[in-house]
Amino acid sequence: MYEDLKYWYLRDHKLFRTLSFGQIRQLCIITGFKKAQKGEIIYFSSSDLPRIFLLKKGNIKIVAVDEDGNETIKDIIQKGDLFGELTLEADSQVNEYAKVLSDDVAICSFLMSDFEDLLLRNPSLALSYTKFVGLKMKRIKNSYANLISKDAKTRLFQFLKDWAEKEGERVGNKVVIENYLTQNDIAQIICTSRQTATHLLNEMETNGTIIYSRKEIIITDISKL
Amino acid sequence: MYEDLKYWYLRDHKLFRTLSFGQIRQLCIITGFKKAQKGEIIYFSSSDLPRIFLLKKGNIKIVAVDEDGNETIKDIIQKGDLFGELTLEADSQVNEYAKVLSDDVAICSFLMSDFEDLLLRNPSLALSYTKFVGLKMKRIKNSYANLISKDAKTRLFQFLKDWAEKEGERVGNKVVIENYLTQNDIAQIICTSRQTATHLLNEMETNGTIIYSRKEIIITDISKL
DNA sequence: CTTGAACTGTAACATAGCCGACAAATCATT
DNA sequence: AATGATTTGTCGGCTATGTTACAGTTCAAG
Repeated sequence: MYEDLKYWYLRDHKLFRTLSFGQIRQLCIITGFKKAQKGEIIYFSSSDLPRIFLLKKGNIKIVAVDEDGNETIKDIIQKGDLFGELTLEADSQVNEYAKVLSDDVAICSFLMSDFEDLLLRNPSLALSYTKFVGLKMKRIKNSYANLISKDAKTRLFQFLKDWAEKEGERVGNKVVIENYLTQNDIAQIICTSRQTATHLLNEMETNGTIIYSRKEIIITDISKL
Repeated sequence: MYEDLKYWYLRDHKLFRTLSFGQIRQLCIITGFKKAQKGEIIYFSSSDLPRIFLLKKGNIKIVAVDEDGNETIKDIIQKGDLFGELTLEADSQVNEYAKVLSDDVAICSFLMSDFEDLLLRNPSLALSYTKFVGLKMKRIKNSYANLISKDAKTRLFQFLKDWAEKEGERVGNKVVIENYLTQNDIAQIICTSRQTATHLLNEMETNGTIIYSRKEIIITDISKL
């Protein structure tokens, strides 16, 4: 029964939808399954064996630590997203960990080597996966291009717009986003100091562009953003 | 004979080394082959049919133009590199062109759709290709991380170091790089203004760190960089 | 050898946003 | 309800870097 659960968890993902029960089963044999609570830190890079992870529930942030000890938020992972060694190339030098943002999360994982075998046997999956990685690359390129050429304000706007689109609940022109990020998180994501982020958010609040609280963010008129 | 030439051009690339003559021939049927001179501009995105390009000789820069008309250097492509729609997903919105930097270049290209077919028939190639795209992604991530967290000086140092490693000719601790970039190019690559780049380069010259000319850059002691 | 275009050098000025410092507000735990 | 930890708000000063502006150099083409 537990096996079946994992099976469905994987099957859920659009990438794996075309696979047969047997094929997923094969992946699942060494599949890990894990739950965690808010605030918990999950180390996944440089773990025993390189793995690919699938977030089934909740959201987490991927934090990278550089030589000087500075922490940057690399990514926010949502329910349904894959993360880990997506490039299929173990990379010992990067130091990353995941921190749970939502109340609780469910994560399943499988070994990179098993996944590779599967790709070798499934050319069409391999192609989809390549496109998937490519898409991820494009997104990263885009967001970085933003970071570099725009100022903090524009970056915050863009971030809010993206967030609203991905997760917001839209009511007319109003969008309500469940806010599981601190202002510091937001600052790190848009690559600015906490103070600047705070300042900008307050400015938007007095402008009436948003209504901000620790629980939720309401964008009063998304079309004007 | 011309067909054979193209065959070898492709075969040269590490990605294609495992393919049979027939398989490459298949790609080559619609392969384009092109030569161009210094300064020429080659439009490749949003061309008739999406293609993947392979630079066989010389070097080019990929320049992106955003809504406001600002130009950014996205990438410097060297002999042997692939470029174009590497993600296998045509993308009409990006406006990019390539400009020839070296005296002359040779480029060959093939249709994305043909390449996809080949990947479907060659799982191991698909896997290599995925890793290849992944590597590219990692590089991009790295360089962007640099752009964001380091100041202009550090970025210039890093850029020179990378350049030296990729193309420099090393003699003891001295590295000689053939300089096909203008200071403006360098500025764009490390995302700073031309003036700042000029200033920093001159500073390095007076320090004795480098000897700069339009033809070549000599790093007097790479180990100190 | 000339001439115009493309590069490179330099300086003064403006400013976005970082940093340090601290206070106020909110949340979680006993 | 009390206390400590985390998060948010606010304020100047400071610095790196962009901008504007112009002059000097180098290069290629006639």
